[in-house]
Amino acid sequence: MNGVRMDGKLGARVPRYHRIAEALRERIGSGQLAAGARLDNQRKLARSFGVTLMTLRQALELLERDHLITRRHGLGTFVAAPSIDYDILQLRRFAGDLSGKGEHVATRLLGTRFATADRRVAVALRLSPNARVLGLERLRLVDGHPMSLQRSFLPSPIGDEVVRADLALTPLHQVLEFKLGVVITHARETVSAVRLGRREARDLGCRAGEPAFESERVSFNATGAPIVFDRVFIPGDRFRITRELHYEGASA
Amino acid sequence: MNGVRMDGKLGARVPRYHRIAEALRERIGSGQLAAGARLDNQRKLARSFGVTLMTLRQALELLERDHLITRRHGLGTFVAAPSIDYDILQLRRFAGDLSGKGEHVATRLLGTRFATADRRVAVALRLSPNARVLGLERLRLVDGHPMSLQRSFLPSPIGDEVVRADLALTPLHQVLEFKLGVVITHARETVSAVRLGRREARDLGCRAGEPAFESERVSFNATGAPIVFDRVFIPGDRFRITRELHYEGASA
DNA sequence: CCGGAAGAGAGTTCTAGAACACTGAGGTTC
DNA sequence: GAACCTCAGTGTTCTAGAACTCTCTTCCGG
Repeated sequence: MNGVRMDGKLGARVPRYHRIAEALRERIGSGQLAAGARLDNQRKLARSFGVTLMTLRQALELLERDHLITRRHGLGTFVAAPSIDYDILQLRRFAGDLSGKGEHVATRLLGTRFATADRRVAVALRLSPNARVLGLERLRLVDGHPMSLQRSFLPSPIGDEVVRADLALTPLHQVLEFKLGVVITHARETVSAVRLGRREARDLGCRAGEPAFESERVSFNATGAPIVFDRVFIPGDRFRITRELHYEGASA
Repeated sequence: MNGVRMDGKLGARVPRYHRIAEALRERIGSGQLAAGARLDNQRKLARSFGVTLMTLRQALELLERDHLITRRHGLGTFVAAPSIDYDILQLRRFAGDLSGKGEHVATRLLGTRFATADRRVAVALRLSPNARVLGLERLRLVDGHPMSLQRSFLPSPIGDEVVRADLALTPLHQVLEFKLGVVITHARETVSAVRLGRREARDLGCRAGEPAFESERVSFNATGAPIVFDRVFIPGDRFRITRELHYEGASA
């Protein structure tokens, strides 16, 4: 009875929070809200749409899932940078798969230490922000030349065990599997093009600002629990991604 | 608040709904809840976890996002078949690179002109150096914002036909297929990280020197003859490659 | 100059319902 | 028998807060 019947047309039957999301989507699409801009705070938005905070948050949920906005605790809600993810399943050869190409591949362990997770790491590993994680820094060398810089992060319970192993000798996945019984079954990797920072450049032996690939990978075990977060930098002049595409059914 | 680990800042602060999701995840992972089984109804579950319906639903939200459960209005909440998400990903076609993601994709033709092939183009298309090719320059817009700059080169016999079509309206592959009977069946693509040049940057509306992906693609017809050479620039802040990896046999 | 304390602003989690909407089953009517 | 009705069971949307956490800035004391 509480006047939910009052939506003009009965056929519409679209939840409020969908309509609110739609309205915001519009504002973003039209440029009225530019990329990077901060939205009004949630309470204000809720008031302006005449709904509860909870309802408004459901709308934001939808937008976040579509990567249209980013919410940052304590800071605000922002229009996301217009970047687009898409799955490339045909991708065959890639970063880690350098072996089997004849070159001699070596790994140098630069350091291990416990630290608090940064935002991306925490999210990827489903930890609370500032949770303690073990960080590993490794340099991959191909024929003696630095090829990629890899930073790995493990949740501290796992890290506690891992740090006791001799990572200079044993590959990380072997330590996980044989010492901890953790088997990585799948992973999700995201690659973007970035500018090398000073530190990364130094370790890789090139100049800061050089273009590079940055790959972020989350590895999961069979139950879907995230085990490792990897961030790899590869200077653009040292690496290429090659893939074969096949257009079977239709279209090109 | 059973904070086992963590020091100083105490980390155990995990929201109820995360813990509930975790508990359910466990029941599913352990087989206590088999695939296809129906869970208790939401109100009952909420009571059994000692939380509100809203809170319980947040937990289910998490699980649904991971494809661990399916909710069906009027029917109930079910443990999902364990392979669903992979199947869906496998079925996704490569499509027109970006379409099918909800965004509005448009193409603007910047220009067409005949020129002599540069070395890379000539090699890729198996032409003699300095052979004449048709060059097309196109800007891809996603939701009105420039996304990528694409330069395509076609051997001049094909180019002669193509240039007569209205490329501003008809996708290139359609022109090839329906006007020339040429069907692209596969392609080879190489992606590298580069710095944007001045011209590219201008067309894409960003600063020269910005890191970007450069993709070079050769497309072939069924007989293996190279038909098109594409070079695409995509600013690094606008694009990401994402892929799923599956480690069937072993190793990470 | 450094480091901690305090506070403002913003997002997050949770409560205790109430009303609504979808599905399938069983009965009723034609 | 087919079409319709009704109802129980279940998921969905929404309210009106209250309490909590996180981030950043500013200010104060050493």
